[in-house]
Amino acid sequence: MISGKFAITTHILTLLSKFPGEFLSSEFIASSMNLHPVLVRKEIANLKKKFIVESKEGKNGGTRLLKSPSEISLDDIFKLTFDEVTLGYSKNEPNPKCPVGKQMNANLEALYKDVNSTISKQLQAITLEDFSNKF
Amino acid sequence: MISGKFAITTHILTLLSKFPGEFLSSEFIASSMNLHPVLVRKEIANLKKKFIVESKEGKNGGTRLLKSPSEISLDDIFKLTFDEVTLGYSKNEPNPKCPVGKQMNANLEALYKDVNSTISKQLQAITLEDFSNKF
DNA sequence: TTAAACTGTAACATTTTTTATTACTTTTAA
DNA sequence: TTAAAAGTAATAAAAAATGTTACAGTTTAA
Repeated sequence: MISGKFAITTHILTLLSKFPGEFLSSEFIASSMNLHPVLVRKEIANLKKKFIVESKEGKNGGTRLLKSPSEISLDDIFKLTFDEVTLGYSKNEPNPKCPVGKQMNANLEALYKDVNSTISKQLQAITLEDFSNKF
Repeated sequence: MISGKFAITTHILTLLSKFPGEFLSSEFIASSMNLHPVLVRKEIANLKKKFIVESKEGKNGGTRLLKSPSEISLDDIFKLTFDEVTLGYSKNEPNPKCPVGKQMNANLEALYKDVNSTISKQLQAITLEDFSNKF
């Protein structure tokens, strides 16, 4: 899964930051984005691995933030949910006999690596606090 | 189609820039990237609309550049083949009754717009000539 | 003047990726 | 001890991307 994860995770974290300290259920979160609660839990599982949120099982359970929204950057979310931004690769292995073909992927990779560092720098400057203040 | 287009188009243009003035067939180009010639022709159709290449039908036909590789930037190719880079949207319409949900897409769009201008600036600085000199 | 080598393109098929659902186990509060 | 929650694996469905076929049109050159 690539598409969707960043948006879903950002949505989850924005909601959590709007209810500081409270445990929100996956059902409640899912209803805000009109999504199946299981998908929300999958993204939450990812956030838990990185100690960004904690969950409580059982009745009145749910999930809440472990860090302050000012300490989480959009780049953190990006790195958590995206391998990298690419402008794509041609799906098949290029022809190794062609001097252009055999180097194309390496050259595209280098380009995309640069693009990703730029995006990271830009996203580092935006905190979850900044983002959720827009709501 | 989103993924693949940028890579395929860049591959096509790199090959064309390596054979200045020559008409290359879609079959030849396709074999460099191990792709079906019809897919190559589809991308070439896109390049023709923007007067970046011209094609000649019939025997000994093919495609060649209409502009110098120094006059084509990777941003031109990006704009030609990509709507925009996004980090994704949650697939369903968010809940309009939720203050966070109802504004999420607008806020993500604004963020992605900024990200795209940054990428464009970066790609503007790289010409097709620069890129194909790496091969 | 016709055969061969091309492009152009629409329609369709296949494959891959993403998203959604089901089903079931475990945990906790009241 | 029941209801409300999380956790998760397996599967299903939908969407997107990629590939193929088929055939019409064009050009060159023997």
